[in-house]
Parts: sequence; structure tokens; C-alpha cells
Amino acid sequence: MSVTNTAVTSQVSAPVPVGPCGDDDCGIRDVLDRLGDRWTVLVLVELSKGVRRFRELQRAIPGISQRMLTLTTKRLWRDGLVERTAYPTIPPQVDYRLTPVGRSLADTVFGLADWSRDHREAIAAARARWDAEHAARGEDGERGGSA
Amino acid sequence: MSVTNTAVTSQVSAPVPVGPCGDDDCGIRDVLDRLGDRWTVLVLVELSKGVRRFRELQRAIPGISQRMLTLTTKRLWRDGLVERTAYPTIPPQVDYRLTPVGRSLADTVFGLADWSRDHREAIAAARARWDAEHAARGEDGERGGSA
DNA sequence: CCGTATCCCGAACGATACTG
DNA sequence: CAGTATCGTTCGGGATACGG
Repeated sequence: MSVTNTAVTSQVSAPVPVGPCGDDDCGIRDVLDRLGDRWTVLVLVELSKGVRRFRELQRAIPGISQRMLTLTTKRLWRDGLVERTAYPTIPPQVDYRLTPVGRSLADTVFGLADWSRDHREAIAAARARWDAEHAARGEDGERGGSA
Repeated sequence: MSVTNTAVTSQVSAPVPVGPCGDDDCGIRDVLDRLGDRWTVLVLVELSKGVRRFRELQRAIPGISQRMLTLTTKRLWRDGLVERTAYPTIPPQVDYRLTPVGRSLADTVFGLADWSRDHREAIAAARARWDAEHAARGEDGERGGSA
């Protein structure tokens, strides 16, 4: 028997105390607009290990192009998350280090890393199970592939 | 006087104990590939408040298209972060809720939100200062705009 | 109401060449 | 070594129409 409920306007969902803020999306989009790109987090992590020169960063982060490293460091610098020091030597030397604010962001990001390691297997398993159960011929949603 | 140091190969940077892992980038890219898109986090936050139907999510997240909501919920479902229940009524009804794993991710994400609120002003200030000092005519790096 | 398929645009990124 | 400029590609994601 198929239930025909056309009027489902009534709201139930108990008045949950919500998480950290009573607002809609807090300032989450803000951080993710900052971290969501391909390289920012990696630069942050590398700099959390100590002072690094431009070249060192590039070598420490395989696959990053000179262009992207420039853009990424510049943004972090502009936002006051890293400090940039240029020595007028020949050839030039520039090094980058985290500011206190930058370090606090890095620490927060490490929280995500911890979560990732703790749940990587569970997610891979769930994904495998899902793929098995929904073993369709034309699947799309493929994304992060192997964990 | 410009110092001419051609051989800058010597490494200094003390052997810092690093953060949470001795590896290069830990599993950070993994999480960010998951959270880095425009909508996943918002869905997570909304679902952290309780069970939601498809339509409710769409209304709670202004600007999301039907297509993106479908893709986003499907990914979260596949990864075992949300549970999906479809009732064969007419019209259909589907609701989503966080799994324990999904909730733990949401909690971690709230950590980022806290950081964002704590440092939003500092970043805006730094950015304004940077823009003032480097008041060039051809600026690019513009991104997050107003905080 | 819930989900899928198709088209299309713009931002993000890589490759390359050039400057100080 | 550090940074800029330009070009071409790739892809996320919005709009719309359709199916169950």
C-alpha cells in the first residue's frame, strides 16, 4: 500500500541545540575558501616544520608548479598567516615561516589529519560496500579512488 | 652591499619533531578532497542539527542546485558518513542523517569554524594592511573579498 | 518529491617563456 | 633563485529539461 501524503509541511525535527554557533553556516565557508584549493594546506604543513625557502618548499611539495607556489605563498602572506623575508643577495633568497596565527591554523588542520587517519579504513570499507551493493553498469560518482 | 652566495646548499633548519605524523603530508589531502568542494561541509553542518529530507536540505542551504545536492549527499552516503532512508510513498520521501562517523567529522569541522571566528578580524586586518603597503596598480591575488 | 541527463561557462591549475 | 606573464586545458558546478 502506497501512502499518499501530499501535505508534508509539518515540521518535527526537535529543536537541537546545534553545534558551535546558532547561525546557519558559521564562518565555515570562509576557512574552506582558504584551504579548499590544491596546495595551501600542503604549504602550511611543510612550514609547520620550520622556516623554508621558496625552492625548499617546491622540492618538499612534489607536483607543485612555480606559479602555484608563488600564488599560494602570496595569499598566505597577505592574510598574515606566513611571514616573508627577502634577502637582497645574488641570487636572491626568500624564506617563509608561519606567524602565530598561521601556526594556530596549522594546528587546527592537524585535527583534520588525525580524523582522516582514524577513519580512512572505515571510509574505504563503506565505499567498497556501497560499490558492491550498488554494482550498477554505468556508475559515476567515482572520485578519491583508493585510500 | 650585495652578498654573492652561490653555494647555498648547506641545510640548517633544525630537525623539528613535526606535528602529528612523521610522514610528508599525512592524509590531509584525503580530507580536503572530500571537504574542499563548495557544498559538502554545508550539508554536513545542516545534518548535524538532525534528520533532514532532501527538500529541507535544499531550502536550508541557499544557492545549492538540485544536481549538486544529489551529488553531495550521494558521496557522503557512499563514504558511510550519512545514512539514507527512502520511503516508497507517493510522492517519494528520502531522509538523511549523519552516521556516527559522519558526526565525528562534523565535530572536527566545527573546530575549523571556531578557528575562523576567532581569527576572522585578524585576517581581515592583515589583508587590509598588506593591500595598503603593497598598493600596486595591477594587483591580482584577490579572492575571499570581504570578511 | 526525488533523482538523472545534457549543455555550457568560468575559475583553477599546469606548461612555458621571460625578467631581475 | 625568486617571481611574473601568457596561453591552453580541465573540471566543478549552474541552468534546464526529463523520468520514476
